Amino acid sequence: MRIKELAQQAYVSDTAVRYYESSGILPPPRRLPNGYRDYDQSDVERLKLVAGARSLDFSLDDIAEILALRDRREAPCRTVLDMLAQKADEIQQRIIELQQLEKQLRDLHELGLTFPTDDIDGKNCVCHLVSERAG
Amino acid sequence: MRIKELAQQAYVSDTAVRYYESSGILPPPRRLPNGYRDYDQSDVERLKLVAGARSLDFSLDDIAEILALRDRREAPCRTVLDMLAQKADEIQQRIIELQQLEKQLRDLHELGLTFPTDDIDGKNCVCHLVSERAG
DNA sequence: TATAAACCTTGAAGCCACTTCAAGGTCAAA
DNA sequence: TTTGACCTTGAAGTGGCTTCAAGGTTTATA
Repeated sequence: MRIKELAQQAYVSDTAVRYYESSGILPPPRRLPNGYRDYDQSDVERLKLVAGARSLDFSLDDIAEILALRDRREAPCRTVLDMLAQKADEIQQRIIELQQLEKQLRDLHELGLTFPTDDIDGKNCVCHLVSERAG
Repeated sequence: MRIKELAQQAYVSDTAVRYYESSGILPPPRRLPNGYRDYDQSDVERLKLVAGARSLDFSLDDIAEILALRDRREAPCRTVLDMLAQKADEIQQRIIELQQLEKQLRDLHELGLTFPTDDIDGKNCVCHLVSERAG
């Protein structure tokens, strides 16, 4: 199959497939006589793993590590399990940070509403609150 | 004052200050006879506003918009208030997405634990779960 | 006085995971 | 025969910086 059909089976763009090849995540495929890339079912499986892992926010480096194990005929399951747990912890931490940020934004908005909105340079202004967040 | 002192007063790096200048957020400063950049208190105020807004995750484009109002002697407070509310909503939405992602990661991890960890290509493997997340 | 240490300058490249653009070549249907 | 959908490559753009390379300047110390 050609690149577009491969890409559609994994729900990614064909430019992304070319990018994965250029970054070494996908091997250079066979070519048809006219120079078009020619893929088979094993390429679909590999790309689906890449797409599934990317949709879980794994980096291409992480994915390369998983694929390298498989390519050496070592089962990557244990590594993948560890990565899932670690990524979940990272996301959890990121959520906490964003919750704090959201609270700061809402607090600033609420406080800002109590100030006049025609102060340009003075301290009597929501902009000044933003400036003085230093630390 | 020179660039490092300016940067320290706003808790940013001096390379970031140069970057802000190159992107038009900060105007080109006066120069000392030896060519070093020379800043004053108004530069500190401007940079603090930039740093405060960046710490709230505003883009440099957003910040440029705020500064453009101020530079035209129009009070940016109303715009800033609107941006605060909108940014808070964006963060809230992002938190929801990350919570869904975290749940998917934890669910996959839990389910993956029930599979053997020595399957390389077959369907009896957490990797296969990752591959089949398509959609 | 030599020299090291701390500061400053510029321009270019690197980061991440792509997308977009430019400038073509290939192939099937109407 | 021409339109349109597909394919190719290489380069540049995205955001907000940091890092690197290769210097010049100034202050403190030995």
